[in-house]
Amino acid sequence: MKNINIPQFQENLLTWYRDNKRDLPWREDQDPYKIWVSEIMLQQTRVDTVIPYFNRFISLFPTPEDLAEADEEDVLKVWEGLGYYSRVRNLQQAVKEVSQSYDGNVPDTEKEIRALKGVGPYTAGAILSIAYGKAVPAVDGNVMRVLSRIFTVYDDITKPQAKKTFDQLSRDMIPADVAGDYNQAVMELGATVCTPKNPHCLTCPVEAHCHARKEGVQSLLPVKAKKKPPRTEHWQAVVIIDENGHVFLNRRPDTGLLAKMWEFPMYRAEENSGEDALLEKLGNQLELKNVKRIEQTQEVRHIFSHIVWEIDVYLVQLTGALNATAEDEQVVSPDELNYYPFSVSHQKIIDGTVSDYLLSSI
DNA sequence: AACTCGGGGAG
DNA sequence: CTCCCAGAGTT
Repeated sequence: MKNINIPQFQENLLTWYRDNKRDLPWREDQDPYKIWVSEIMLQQTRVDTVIPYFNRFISLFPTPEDLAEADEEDVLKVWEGLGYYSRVRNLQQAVKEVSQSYDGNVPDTEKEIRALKGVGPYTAGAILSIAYGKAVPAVDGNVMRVLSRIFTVYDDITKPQAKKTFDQLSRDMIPADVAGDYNQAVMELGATVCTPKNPHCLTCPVEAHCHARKEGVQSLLPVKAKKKPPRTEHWQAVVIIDENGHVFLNRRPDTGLLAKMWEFPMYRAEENSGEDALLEKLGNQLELKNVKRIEQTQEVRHIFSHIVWEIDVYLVQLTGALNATAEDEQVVSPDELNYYPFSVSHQKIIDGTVSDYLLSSI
């Protein structure tokens, strides 16, 4: 580790932060619950994306008790479109724990807060420093990028081992009295000045301390291994509508991708499988009902971080009435779809097939 | 240590 | 297109 003037670095950074920090809704007070919610939402998610979700979430669930008492389905609906849905299911599990074991007060010790579901090393550090002023690191992608440049650390930041390096480095840099502002200042610098590409070194408040800048290698840092490309999966989705104009929904399993989200029935597509193969798979879903019409209405392409879904969407009209036969099934009118949480991929089906072929024809 | 888990905005 | 974001849980 190269040497810098740490007190001077802290002062330059904190002065810049206090003059330039963004006006964000979770900075209006130091409510540990609100800080917590914001940090969960901000995991792998940009500030601009989070802001409207945060405002709506806090207005609906202002306290840990409000969130603890809410229906999981309603909570998922508020999170709809934000992604990584286990974050909010873990958050609700954790606030139940806070309500029961801590009388609704977010704990302020490393051990207790790390024991809460969904609170990892970063989020624990963020809450403890921002809400409680404790001098603990909160190492996220911004912090690793900034510190890798300040100290020209060439460790691959995708490796777990590198996290320990930056955690220790960060620990050595935190001022004891203003840890929350300091941690936020490093992140704010990373988000607005020390950006991944084309960092704005000319306006950087700590340029004088930056070894990467001195050596002209800021664009080479941080070192980060490329991740492997996502695999492609082919699916057939079907919007089944019965003689009452009701459509059939499935709820996904409790674990795995998009857990507990609702969707139109999906079937893995084989090579060149079309309507005939789909009707065969639909057999036990439809039982004795007759298919009056089947028509392909849409092709949806949806990209996850590790999977690409290519979905052929079909509209199937039945003679006879559909009925839900299990808890993970529902038969609803199209306007009732608003009450169920859907992933973005199936929102595309609602916005396409349902609104174009069902709502417009009424 | 490697993999899973969403979605969108910037370049 | 590619990258990557105020990461955590599971295996």
